[in-house]
Amino acid sequence: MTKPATIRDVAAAAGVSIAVVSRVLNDGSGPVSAGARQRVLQAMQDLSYRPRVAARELKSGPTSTIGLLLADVTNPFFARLADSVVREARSRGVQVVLMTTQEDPRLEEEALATLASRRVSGVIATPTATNAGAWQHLGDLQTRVVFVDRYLDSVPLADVVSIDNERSAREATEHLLELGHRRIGFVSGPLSTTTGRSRTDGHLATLAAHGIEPESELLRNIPFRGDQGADAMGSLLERDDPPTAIILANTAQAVSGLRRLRQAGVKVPSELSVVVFDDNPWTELFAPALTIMRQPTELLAAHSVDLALSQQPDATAGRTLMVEAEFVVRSSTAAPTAARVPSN
Amino acid sequence: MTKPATIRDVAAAAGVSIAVVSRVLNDGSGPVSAGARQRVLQAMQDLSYRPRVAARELKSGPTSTIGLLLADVTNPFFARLADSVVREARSRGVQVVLMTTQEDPRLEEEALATLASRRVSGVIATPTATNAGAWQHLGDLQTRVVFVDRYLDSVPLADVVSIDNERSAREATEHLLELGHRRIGFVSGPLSTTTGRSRTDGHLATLAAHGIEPESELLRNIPFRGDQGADAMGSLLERDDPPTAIILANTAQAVSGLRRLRQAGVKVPSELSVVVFDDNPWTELFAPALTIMRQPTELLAAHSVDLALSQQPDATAGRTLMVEAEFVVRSSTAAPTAARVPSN
DNA sequence: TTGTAAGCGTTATCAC
DNA sequence: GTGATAACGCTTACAA
Repeated sequence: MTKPATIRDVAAAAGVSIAVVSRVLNDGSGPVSAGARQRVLQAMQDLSYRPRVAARELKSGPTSTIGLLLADVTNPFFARLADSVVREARSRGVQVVLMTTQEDPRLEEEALATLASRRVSGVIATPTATNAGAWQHLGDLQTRVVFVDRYLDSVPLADVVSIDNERSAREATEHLLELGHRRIGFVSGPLSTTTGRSRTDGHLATLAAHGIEPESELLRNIPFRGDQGADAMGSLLERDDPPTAIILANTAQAVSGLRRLRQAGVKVPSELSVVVFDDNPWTELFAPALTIMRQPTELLAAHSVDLALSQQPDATAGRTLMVEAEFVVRSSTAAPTAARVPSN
Repeated sequence: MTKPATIRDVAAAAGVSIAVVSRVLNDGSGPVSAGARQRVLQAMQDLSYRPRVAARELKSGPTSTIGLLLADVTNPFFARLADSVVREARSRGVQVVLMTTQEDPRLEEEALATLASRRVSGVIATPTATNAGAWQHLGDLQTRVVFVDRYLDSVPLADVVSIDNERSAREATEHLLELGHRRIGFVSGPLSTTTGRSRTDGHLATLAAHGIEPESELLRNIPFRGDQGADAMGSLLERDDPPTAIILANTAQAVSGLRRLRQAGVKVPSELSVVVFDDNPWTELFAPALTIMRQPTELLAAHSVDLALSQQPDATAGRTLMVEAEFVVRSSTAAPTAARVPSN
């Protein structure tokens, strides 16, 4: 009803100057007598005074806010990441502005402009496009840029936090090879993303190392969002020589892919082994429980927040932090059955 | 590298006064000659100038920012809500500050204080506790408070957007009664939440209306977060007289509850019918596909943002908006089999 | 220990 | 059309 109290109102009520109030506000910033402090505190109570962030920010430059620019909160992996980032940030008294891009370069560019005008101290992002100019501008504004999960080679000033995707793909592929699989379907994200590329590289390298001729027809690069997992799965199954195992990049791809599998009546793992690059609570619920690659979300978040908040004098080159993913073997992978072994 | 350009730098570069720059910035706010506008625009480009939100906010009071205070982003329902809210807000040029409370009253109180100091124009929240004072203070600051999904009776100034939980529970219960079930387990959220209460009320009222004596031992009020669904499920199954059907409030409860079901080797729906209050992509993947109550997230979000942004002169009493939930019958519900029909 | 006063980057109100 | 100039609420030298 009444308009918000300002620092002046508090000062008046406490019978001191605004400088004193400011000092008790920013605790260590100067001497205040016990009595004055008491009266100020009391006045703040009475007037239910709350300092305005905007005013504070105006003076003291960069704020204790970080931007979190995610491709898709609906993706459980990103949701968990968001949860962890928000928690981690909160524990350091930092706020998080969440924005989503839906994998749309235009939205991303817009979001970056807004973040720039906010003068956030750092941005944690899963980049979608090479908005090189925008990222650069952010850097010029002294905003730390941290890429998490994926990154852009064209933006060297950014820090990177991620799992070793190439190695993870290798691990998954090796697991299947050891079980005896020779034709492995690989559904990755777009090759325009580092995740898509690294995993594909790791996969192909592993095949090569085991003397297996990679068949490019077994590779599917589809968007992370959406239902294309079903089509990818379908086209893979319809081959004369269908794969005996498959690796899926994503929860969304897994859900739509598995749905197609079910429609086709394909049995897992007897007819097809399945590995998914993403863990979820329900993943165990699926029959059979899925073999998955688990990313340490908490850790990714902690490091990202760390970097986003860190001052870095020489901001021309970013740092790279790799954390370990955990491969969890459950029941969706097994040796290929004779029935599906190639006839050649 | 160089420090961010201010409005003054732009003015200098364009050879005009800051007033002119300000006018081209806020398009309609005054006359500017075409020539001047051109030069200013050019200068802004060259200096890659970005107006500072903080300064703007300082002047013009409430900002175009809303707070989104969720209990748990990890809950897919809330994640979808967040996604929709962010999208909806973006389409109106409004930013979203996301905060999570983890159902912890203390965290919630903290978050509310921060939001107050931010002078956000509105807050959309799934309240956890009766931080009545904090909510009131927010209202005093002219911040619209919108409760979504759940609400607090003790905060009358807030708007409410939600499904009709009582009716939804009724619908679910009636479905099961029609199939012939008589002993229905009901796992709800805490009775301290309106969702928990309304659904329980709806359920019990429906039983009563059908002349069925409600057994309070079939009711379980457990937290929305965490794994207590498993215990609830377990204790229900261990009864001499176990229910033939069960209603679960939540994805988290469903996941842990269903896991327990699987461990116990209970067959769905032949031995137990299951209804879940929440839809998810994987819900169809579960064998058998789950019968669910689907909340219209998009709509909830759209209305919430609407209200959060709306000016309301008489802010003493909030508005209430109910949207319709959709009950989707799939394969996890069926008539109870003779084998489990009570022997009495 | 306290108070005064000069900004911080914008917007908006005036005179010109 | 344009340009001074006074706010906005706060922090921070610097003086007292």
